[in-house]
Parts: sequence; C-alpha cells; structure tokens
Amino acid sequence: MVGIDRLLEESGVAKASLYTHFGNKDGLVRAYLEEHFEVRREHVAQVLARYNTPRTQLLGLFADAEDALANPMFRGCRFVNASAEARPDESIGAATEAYRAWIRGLFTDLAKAAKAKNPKRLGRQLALLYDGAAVAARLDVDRTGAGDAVLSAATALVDAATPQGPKPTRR
Amino acid sequence: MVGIDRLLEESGVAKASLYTHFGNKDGLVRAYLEEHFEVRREHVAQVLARYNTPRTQLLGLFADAEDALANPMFRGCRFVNASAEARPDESIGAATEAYRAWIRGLFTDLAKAAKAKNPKRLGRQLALLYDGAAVAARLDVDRTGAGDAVLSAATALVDAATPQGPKPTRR
DNA sequence: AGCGTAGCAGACTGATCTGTCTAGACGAGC
DNA sequence: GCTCGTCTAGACAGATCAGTCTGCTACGCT
Repeated sequence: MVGIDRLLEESGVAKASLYTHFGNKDGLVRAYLEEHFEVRREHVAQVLARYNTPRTQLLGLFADAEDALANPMFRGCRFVNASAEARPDESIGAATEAYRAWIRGLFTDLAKAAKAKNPKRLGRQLALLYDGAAVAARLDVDRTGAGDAVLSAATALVDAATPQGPKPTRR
Repeated sequence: MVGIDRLLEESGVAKASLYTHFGNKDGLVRAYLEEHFEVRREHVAQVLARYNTPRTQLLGLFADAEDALANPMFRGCRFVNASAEARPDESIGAATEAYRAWIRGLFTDLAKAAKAKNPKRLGRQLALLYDGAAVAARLDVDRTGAGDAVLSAATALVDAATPQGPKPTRR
C-alpha cells in the first residue's frame, strides 16, 4: 500500500494542505479517480474521433489498448488497482463502478451502432477483454503477445457478433 | 487488508504456532497460494476429464468459469487478489506467476491440440478472457450477463481460430 | 506597511500491524 | 511419573499508518 507520507514526499505538498483540500485519504483517492475518469473520457473521445464507423471505433479502442500494453509504464487500470488496494470504501467503489459502467455502456452502444445481433452481450464480452488486458498489464512481467491478443480477440468477437460477418476470406 | 490477528481469531490458531510453521506472513500467504494451486490443478483436471476433445475441453473450462461467476461467493482469482493486496513480495509474485504461466500454457496446449492456426495467440486470448472474468467477479456488483458473455466469447474465439471454423450455419 | 490567507515543515497522537517472547496446558512415549 | 514437543493465550516491542496541531514563511491585496 502507498502511504500518505510517500505521497507528500514525492509531491512536495505539506500534509496540512492535503488534508484541508481533500479531508482524508479516501477523499484524495476519490478526487484522483474522478479526475482520471475525466482524462479517460477525453482520451477515449480522441480515439473515437479518429474513426468514422462504429466497428472501426470499437477496434480503435482495442488498438489503443494494444498500444498501452506495449508501454512498460502501463501498470493496469487505475480503478481496478485502487479498488484492489483500498480498504472497502464506499466512495472509491462508487467511482470505480461509475467508470466501469461507463466503459461497458460505451462498448454496448458502439456494438448496437455496429448492428450487433446481441449488443449487450458483445459489450460485456469486450469489457471482459478490456479488464483482462488490465490484469495482464498489472501482473505479467512478460507481456509478449498480449497486445496482439487483445486486438485480434476484439476483432474476432466483433466479427462474430456483427451481421457482415468475418472478413470475406474463404479457406 | 486482512491482518494476522483476524486470521488467528477465525482459525483458532495461536500466533506462535503460525509463525513457527510459516516463518512470517508472506510465508503463510505463499503456502496458501501453493496449496490453492494444487486445488486448482485438481479441479481443472476434473473438468477436463468430463470432455473428450480439445475444443470441448477448452469450452468446458469456460463453462466452469460461467458457473463460478454465477456463484455470488466467488470473489475473483485468489492469485490476482493476493498480488494486488500484498506488498510487492518476491515469493507471492512468483507463486502468482507460476499459476498464470500454467493456465496460459494449458490454454495454449489445448489450442494446439484443437489445431488452432495460432495456438499461442488463442491461448493468450483465452487467458485474457479468463482474467477479465476474475475482475468482473471481484468488482462488479451486478454480474448479469457476465457468465454468458465469458462462455460465448470463448466459443467465438475458439471458432474463429480453429480450422473447422464456426458452426456450419449459413446466414 | 500592514493584514489575511494559504502553503510548508514537521512534531505528535492514537490506532493498527507484524513479529517475538513468556507462561502454562495437554498429550505421547518411555 | 517424568520429560519432551507442541499447542494456546496473550503481553509486549517496534514499525508504520492516518490524521491533527503548531510554528513559520511567503505572497497578494489594499
């Protein structure tokens, strides 16, 4: 667990300042997660803006995840990590729940726009994949192939659930 | 975090006994994980024994995961949880790494036996899915559809990567 | 210049945690 | 019956944690 003292030392902020601003440690974590939520919103919006069809947007998000996995600095989803590390606190759990509901809803909406037969199911499937990538980033020292796997799996799932079907290659 | 004192109280074991047996807390956790590894090995072996083709064995493992997700008592992968909660300890990380390497190797071997075009990739993909299910079990209060999603996603991935291809349904 | 606000530095408290140590209970084997 | 090994019960030390409080500094505003 990361303690208050280390936060203070590395940030150069006085303890009193931190507590007047955020109340307590959970307040600090919650504020951090809420800001990170905003960062994620904007980042995802930028990724989505690079594509013009629901299908490519979905796959673009997973190409982005592949990039994240390729970066050794990426240590997994911060909401997952915070929830795992924190004591069971109402507000931190709520912030994590909000983020996860948002991303799952986003996947579902894009799945619906891509005319998936079962958008809710495809959204769930992609969310599982997304979570799996976060765990791999957090725990696996050797991520070789993880980035490739997450994008190719997303592609396969989207293709399987989407009416146009897999690419028109015949064996 | 769960402390030593709570362990002692709930197990009815004296503190001295625990420390003479396991040395320190990390030793206890490591011993627990190693025993749980054995439990998992046996459970997986039982699941595999129920099927007689690599494809159905793979899918059987994910049907088993679906069952686990349906059980509200299932709180996610214990290796993932332990690694997330523990301070960065060499031995706990090693035990988790061993388990994860084993399950990924198992997926890859079964993928190879199922004649997947790229067994390593399919193994990785299924491992991602498996991890995602653990995260969902740990964090999502509402798991509706998660079990269905993990099995259907595994089926889609196996079908996409396997020569016999998807079920012989034509649209 | 004077004042108020905000931030920094760090001592301090109380709670909690790991790990050690002492003292006694209990049973097995000779 | 005695001793040895193992167990329980729990006090204790030392470290670490969150959170409070005091004193000092620095800057903006009038």
